[in-house]
Amino acid sequence: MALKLYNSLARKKEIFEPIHEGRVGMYVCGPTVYSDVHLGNIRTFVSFDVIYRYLKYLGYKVRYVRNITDVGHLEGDADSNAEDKISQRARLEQLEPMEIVQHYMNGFHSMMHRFNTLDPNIEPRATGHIIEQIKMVQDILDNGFAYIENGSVYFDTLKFQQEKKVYGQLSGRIIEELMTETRTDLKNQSEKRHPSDFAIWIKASPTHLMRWESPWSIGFPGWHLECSVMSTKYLGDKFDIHGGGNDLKFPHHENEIAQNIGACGVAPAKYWLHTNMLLMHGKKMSKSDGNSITPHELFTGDSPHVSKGYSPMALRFFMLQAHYRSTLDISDEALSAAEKGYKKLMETNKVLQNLAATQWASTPTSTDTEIEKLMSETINGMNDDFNTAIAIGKLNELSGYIHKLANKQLAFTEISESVLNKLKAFYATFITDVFGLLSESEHAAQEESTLDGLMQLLITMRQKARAEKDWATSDLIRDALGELKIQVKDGKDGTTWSKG
RNA sequence: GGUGACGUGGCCGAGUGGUUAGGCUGGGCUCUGCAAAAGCUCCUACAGCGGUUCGAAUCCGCUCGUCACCUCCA
Repeated sequence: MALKLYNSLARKKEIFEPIHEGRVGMYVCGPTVYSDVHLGNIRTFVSFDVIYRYLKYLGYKVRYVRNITDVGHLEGDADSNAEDKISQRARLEQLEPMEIVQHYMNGFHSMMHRFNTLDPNIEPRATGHIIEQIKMVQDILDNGFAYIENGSVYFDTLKFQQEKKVYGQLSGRIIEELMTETRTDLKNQSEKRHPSDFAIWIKASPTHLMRWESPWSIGFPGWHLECSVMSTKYLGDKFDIHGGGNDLKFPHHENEIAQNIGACGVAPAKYWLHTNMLLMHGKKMSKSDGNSITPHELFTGDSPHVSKGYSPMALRFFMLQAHYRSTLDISDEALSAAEKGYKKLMETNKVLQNLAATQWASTPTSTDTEIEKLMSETINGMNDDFNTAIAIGKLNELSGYIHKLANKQLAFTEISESVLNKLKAFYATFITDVFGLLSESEHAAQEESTLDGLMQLLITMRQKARAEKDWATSDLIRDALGELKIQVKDGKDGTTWSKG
């Protein structure tokens, strides 16, 4: 069964056929680093991480590009009075904009690593591509799809639509309706010829911190421009997959397509993938309206929304239990269920890897057939638009066989050695390489407390032995711990211990 | 107001015409010194109304409800 994916552009599932055989170019819109990454972003990047991992699993050579937006993302409406999010933050905190960027970018990276997402192959930053962005603005102007107004440059959506007929194709917007937009809160856009036009170069106000020289003004690039420039710079004018959150479909991605076509006549991506939103209490989790919980609060449990802390891996598993195009509602109950499911899956894998026998079925059995079937159904699930929920369900069905073998409820003579070995490799690969789930070592804090408890127990037992002058037992404990590089220290105020 | 999506059992969440999704929770059984784990098993479904069909959670229509986008957001 071939890989199918849901292409937002076509609004249906399509068979995936890369532009260049064996290779995939994938671009995903990354975060704007003006504040701490929140859980909704994480869901999107975890989703694309699994997509990236699965494409690699299928044998594709993938170039994964995910940008860092460090300029151009405006607070409020895109007229000349609007302020760049990062610039604004820098002013408020009295820091260099690049200090803001560095700080939140570092935080983003460390959070991504806690969720065990793979780094993209290229992580370009908008401020590193100002020259290319200016060139694209010029190309769009040269092609007649933009106009200059008071030092700012605007994309002419009406002209673009008249000539290319594709504006609104991705998002389903109808340009005539955008033209007659009557909402009163959108009326302060006097420099634009049409309400649907958007800025591609913005003249900086005197107080604006981030500014570059250009043929039109000292200013900064529009937000949509960076993705058009950086995706095609690293992946070519036409590449395979462009991804991002659902909420970027319009205007961001629609405008991106317009810019690329406006500049070089080619739509950038063959397949557009959009992840759905993470909800809390049935509503979109969103920083701006306070309906959100930070990853840190989830880890520690320090939030009225949860009864306890959840590990990054439990959260990752929670996200994988739903399909990436479905909304996912976060709740304490659901997280708790996911945590248990995650632990069980990891434990099952451990049990599986430890299975060993001396006698096997000599000919293929019905168990072999069932197991082979479940493995291929796992793959089919993933091939059906990366349906991780199905894949997890199938792995769980396989777990029945694994535990029965472990408990001797199913004899090893009912299974072929080759099938079990295949299952071992398959299970481990899926959990680790495709789903990106780490084992318990991720729960470092929990292990710490377990170790602590064990040590207290040993010390108590040793003290009992010492009280009874049972020096053999006492020394056995101390020496054995020494072998494990744990030092036992008998002081005046009792016994302490240390590692290493 | 425009556009789109969704409504599945106690909870989460797959599933687009006929077959058990799966996880968590609850009941029963097996195993077990006790407990845990594990296995087996049971219970509660497809928002409502109508239509198409031999047959619908799945297709069509209507009603009700929820959400998203249209403005920064993954």
